[in-house]
Amino acid sequence: MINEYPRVRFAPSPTGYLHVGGLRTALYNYLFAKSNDGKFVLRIEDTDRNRLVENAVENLINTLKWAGLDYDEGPDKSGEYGPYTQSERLDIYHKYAKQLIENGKAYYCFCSPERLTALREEQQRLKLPQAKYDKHCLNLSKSDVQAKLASNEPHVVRLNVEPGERVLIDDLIRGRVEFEREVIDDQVLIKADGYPTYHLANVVDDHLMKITHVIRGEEWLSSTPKHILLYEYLGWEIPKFAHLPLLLNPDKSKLSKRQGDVAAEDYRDNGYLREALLNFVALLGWSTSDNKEFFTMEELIENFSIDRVHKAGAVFNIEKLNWLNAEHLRAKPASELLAMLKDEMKKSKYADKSFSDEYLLLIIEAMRERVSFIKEYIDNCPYFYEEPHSYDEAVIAKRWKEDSADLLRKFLEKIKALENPTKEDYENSLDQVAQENGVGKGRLIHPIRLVVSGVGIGPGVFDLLYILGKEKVVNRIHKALTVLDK
RNA sequence: GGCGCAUUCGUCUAGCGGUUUAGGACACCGCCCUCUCAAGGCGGAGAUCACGGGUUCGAAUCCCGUAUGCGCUACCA
Repeated sequence: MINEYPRVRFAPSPTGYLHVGGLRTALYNYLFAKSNDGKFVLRIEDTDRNRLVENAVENLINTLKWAGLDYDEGPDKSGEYGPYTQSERLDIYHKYAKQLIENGKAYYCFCSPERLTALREEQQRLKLPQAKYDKHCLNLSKSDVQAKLASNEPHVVRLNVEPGERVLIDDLIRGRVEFEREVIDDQVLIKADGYPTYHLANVVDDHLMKITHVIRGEEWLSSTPKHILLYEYLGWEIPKFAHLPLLLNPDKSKLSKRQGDVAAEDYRDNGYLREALLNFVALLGWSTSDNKEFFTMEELIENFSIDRVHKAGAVFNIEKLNWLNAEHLRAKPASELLAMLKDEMKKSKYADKSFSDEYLLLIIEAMRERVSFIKEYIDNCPYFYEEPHSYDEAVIAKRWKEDSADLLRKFLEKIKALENPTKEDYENSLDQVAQENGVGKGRLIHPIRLVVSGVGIGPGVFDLLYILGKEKVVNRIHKALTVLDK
């Protein structure tokens, strides 16, 4: 190991949003760092200027912050190994490219894109085992190269893969993976526009930034031999690798936009809690031996271990996410829920109305076990915020009997006499009416719920009445009697 | 096509040669609780451990092959 303490990095390219797969990669890196007293670095891989997206970096950073994946070093933080944005490190990559060229481990290539395409097509037509660059420019004489360079001919720098032993990867998750050197292409290291490719930049930066463990998606496994060669050619120590399984669509293809939300921001905007998303995504490819599934961030840090990461891809199953969201939501203290509800309120159709904290807190306690998302504290119980506009027909059919109106009137009389009725007062009143009329309590309970809420579901009816308060209850019963008592 | 990785209930997974009639979770179904809906409790259905060969007294677990899926195969990351 290069350092006593591990250093890991999350190195996304700024494509505009944070993919949930990226979120999980970031999380695993973060957990690995935190659980090993290591450092977590954020590095922006923006070497493809054709895919630059406005505000992508800012958005990425915001989302990471929202998720709570705080990094020790990064573009907007100080650190010994900066800058942490690759487009600001161009001279560094050129320095090492030059070194590689001098040592014969890389070479200038002046082939046109047309020639490369033709070459590839030719290879395909001949059904050659594998398509590779033909090292055409490696055979250029020194003076030829100098002349072309001097006349500013467009060129790239390629890795010079020489025959040799198999390249071995000892992956922390997959164990040993071997590649024949013959299958490794002379990868472009520096593009014609002077920017490095991922392969060069990633190796140079990981080394210079003293990264000890490269934890990344499985899509990188196939190009890891190129990276290992680069480390060898540069004479650098090779970091440990851990290639994470992919996140999949329900049809097992790689998680993509077409089949649902892939941006972490989408989940945030749809009301998912960071705790739930992180917990869920952590479980996609990792588990503990005791099958524990509900984790706080602290517990994740405490329990995480890279060697308990799976090898196979995992389908992103939204139903389990929903369940975890409900679990995390219920685990929150009322004060926090209150703040969230007030926030949500501002975005709802009740934005203009104002409710006291006391009132909202009562709703929170009553609805706690009945919601999975914060917005459901509004959507699932509109009757706390406004009078019912209608009465559920199915509930009327089932619960509204011939004597309902009459019983309601009697209940109304009883509670009108009450002063600041408590939950128990309502219950006593109802008991009395039921007894006096020789009917079961249900005969009162269901119609009452119906007329004060408009629906047949919700908190206990006495909670409902108490929360709404006598005035609203009386008014709503009155109103309902004019509508339903025909 | 080549190279690589993977393969346990619908899904996420436990399992690391015998304690397994393969365990848990989500979803689903039923029962209990109960004024409704939830939550909670209990139970059910759901996996010939992809398939075929080995190795072994014994394999979901080790080895080999096949199949399937996925990834890479760019001057994208």
